[in-house]
Amino acid sequence: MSRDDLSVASIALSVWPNPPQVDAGQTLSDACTRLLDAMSGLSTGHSAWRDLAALVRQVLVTAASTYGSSPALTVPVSQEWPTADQWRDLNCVPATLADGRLSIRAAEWIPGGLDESAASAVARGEVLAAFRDADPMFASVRADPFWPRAHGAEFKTYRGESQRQSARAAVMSSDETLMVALPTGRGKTAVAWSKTMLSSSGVTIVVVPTIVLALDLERRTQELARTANLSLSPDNRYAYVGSLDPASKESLRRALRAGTQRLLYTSPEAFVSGLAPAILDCAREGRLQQIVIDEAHLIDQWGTDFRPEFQTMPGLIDEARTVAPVDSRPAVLLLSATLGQRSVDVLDRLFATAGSSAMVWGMELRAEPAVFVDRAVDETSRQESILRAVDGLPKPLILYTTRVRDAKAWVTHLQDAGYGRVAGITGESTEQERAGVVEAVRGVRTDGSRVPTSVDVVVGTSAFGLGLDLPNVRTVLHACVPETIDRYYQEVGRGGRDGRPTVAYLCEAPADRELAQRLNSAVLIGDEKGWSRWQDLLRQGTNVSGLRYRVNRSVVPAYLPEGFNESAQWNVRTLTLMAQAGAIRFQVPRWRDEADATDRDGFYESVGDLLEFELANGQFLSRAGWTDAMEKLRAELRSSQELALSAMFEVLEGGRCVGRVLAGHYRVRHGGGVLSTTPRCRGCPHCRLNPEAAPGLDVPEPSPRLPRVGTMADPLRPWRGSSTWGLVWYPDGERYDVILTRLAQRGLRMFAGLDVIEADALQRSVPSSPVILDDPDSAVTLMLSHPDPLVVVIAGGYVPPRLRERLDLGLTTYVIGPQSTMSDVKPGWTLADTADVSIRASALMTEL
DNA sequence: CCAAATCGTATCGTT
Repeated sequence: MSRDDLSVASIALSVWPNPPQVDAGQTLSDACTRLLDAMSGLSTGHSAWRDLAALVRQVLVTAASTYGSSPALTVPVSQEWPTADQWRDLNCVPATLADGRLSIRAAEWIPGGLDESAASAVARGEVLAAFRDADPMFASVRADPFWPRAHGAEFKTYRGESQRQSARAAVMSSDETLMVALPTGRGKTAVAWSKTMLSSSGVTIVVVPTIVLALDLERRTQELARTANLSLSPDNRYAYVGSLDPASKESLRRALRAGTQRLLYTSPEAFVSGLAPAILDCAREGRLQQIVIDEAHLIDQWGTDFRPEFQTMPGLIDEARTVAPVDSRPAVLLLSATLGQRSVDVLDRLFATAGSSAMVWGMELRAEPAVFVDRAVDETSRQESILRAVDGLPKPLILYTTRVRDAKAWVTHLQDAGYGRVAGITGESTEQERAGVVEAVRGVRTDGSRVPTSVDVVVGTSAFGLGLDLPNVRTVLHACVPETIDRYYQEVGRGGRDGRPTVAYLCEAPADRELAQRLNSAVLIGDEKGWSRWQDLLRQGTNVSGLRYRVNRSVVPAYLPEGFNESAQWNVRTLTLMAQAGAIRFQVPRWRDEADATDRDGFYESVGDLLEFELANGQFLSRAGWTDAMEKLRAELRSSQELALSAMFEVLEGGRCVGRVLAGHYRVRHGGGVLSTTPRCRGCPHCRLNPEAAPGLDVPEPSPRLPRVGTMADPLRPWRGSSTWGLVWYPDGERYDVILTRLAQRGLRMFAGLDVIEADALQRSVPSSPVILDDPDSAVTLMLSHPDPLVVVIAGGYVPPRLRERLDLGLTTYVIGPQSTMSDVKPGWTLADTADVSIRASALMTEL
């Protein structure tokens, strides 16, 4: 990669305040673009001296890091520009030239300061790497034939093994719940879209946690529909959000019922309320193909206390499954990049149809961050350390705090220090402010057009995160201690979406751990109040039938004044806790003419206030049974929260590699087995001191197994009889593509032994059923693991490796080969002679 | 005194 940074920057600096001429052919690093934007922002007051000093240094260090040179830049001397002392303050070495201008060289700086130790030398390299201007190489895996069929010819590869297995499982699953742990940047949106793209009918509803995400996905889907010339929505609208006008909502609901709305993005709240009747109608007609829940870890993390609708969704999903025709029940896909033990348990408990859900575990730790941890003796010295880090580390940079007021204070503090290209985002920020900040950091509008960047540093609370599309964040700072390691890892992971190295620096101050502790101890309803709410709900509700109850969420307990708005929240929270405890299972209120005096329309008008559930057993009707179950759940919740906090403290102490701490935290028991996460670390305090024990980055990619999902057709079962495999033979020299097409038409999906051209031709012959092409040489070959029917072609003398092992394992297999194929176990005999069952292809064709 | 976000409908004040 060759960049024109230094020559362009040098000219721009010499002609300033006039704008430089930049040729269209010149390529610039992000740092250099920011510097040019900051220079033109000087006159308008959008940038200040410290922005310039930090960016000039970033351009210099980037050049040094990328090309190994030690360049200098000559900068103007004027009121707006830094003085020689200020340059020195920002880790630069100024030299006065004959004409009075300054020549600037960059000095090195790392968090915690440089010394002569080996650890310091390692840290230098890690920090320098975050400045480097070079694109990383992603491991890629050959795509299955259905992948380019679904997404376009350019989709020739998967982004790694985890995407391969996720994509396969998602298209194969039918009426069950499938959990997918897929790391950020592995294309989970494409995984969610596959079913829609392969078929010509059927609705997919995607539940996302924020409006911004819904709108962003809507924009991407409109783009997709336009470029691929697809009809996915009658009105070209895809986001069902509260702010929409009633007419548009009505029109989306109508399209959903008619099945012409192929994709729809919405929130959990709209899913279970405004959209619920339309969703059920859609399912009843057999048109609801798939329900996707994105960021599924939030079902646990947000659903438990402040957005209970995340946890009432299973009720509607159950109902949709029940009313749908048996052969067209919706598949449920739960997606997340960070699933811990508690999230997996909660998802299983609430969403699994039987026991535990199918899982594709592609959990992989981020390779980008080098972690630094620091402890300040007081607030003042922390301010100093964080300011140094903002000065010395590459931009764009995010500075996280826990409290809203600290975030605001930091914006002011940085502005006072001489930064202009700073913005703050907290929960109080409006949608427009958030979108504006993302645009100002990226320099790209939502429509894709280019604007000058005007922000390098964003100060935020955890509100600055979900769904923001910033690929090139280079540094993440924490001036706080997050209350769980999950939050810390999520926030660190906001950096390096482009796959390039980043620096994560946390500096704690004395009061931080106490604050983390307070936030960590979740507010759960106590025995006394919980029991009395439960009693009020039951008393004022109705027993619909058997153990099934219908209650009104806005029931107000006797001890509160009427109209207390949070009351409904507490009622729902009490019920979600009970659902997690296994005490109840949510259902969708159903209109029954025999039970309701109200008319159907009237019923659905008030349905938003009603909650219906089935009591798991009668013991929860007694105070003792109720208290026991809730106490157990509270203890479970508390202990998982405490684990997440103590893992955070472990990171602060530096006694163990951060990658190992994270790998331990994301090691999960599920379905009778253990899903592990491989430790990975680009750098952390412990590894710098103990390099011999560092896990490093050179670890194999995770190799998730394709779970058994969907009801795989087995059209040849009657012909095979009791044996698990059979041979389909054809006379030597004859074509076998016809029999493959027929098998695919009859529902077989997994094939091995074909070359890519044959496999693509097969896919073209069955456009809407997915064709999966096994790679018998890979570690995750279906040969040795997958029990569902696999079609293996042996032709032209090529026998895929491990075929015999598969047959010996007794896994269902159809071997297709020429008549003269010799047996691999009985010398002198043909395979047809030794097979338990064999049939001539042309004979089979007439039977199928 | 400590973070995070959504929806839908009712209510109130003014012309």
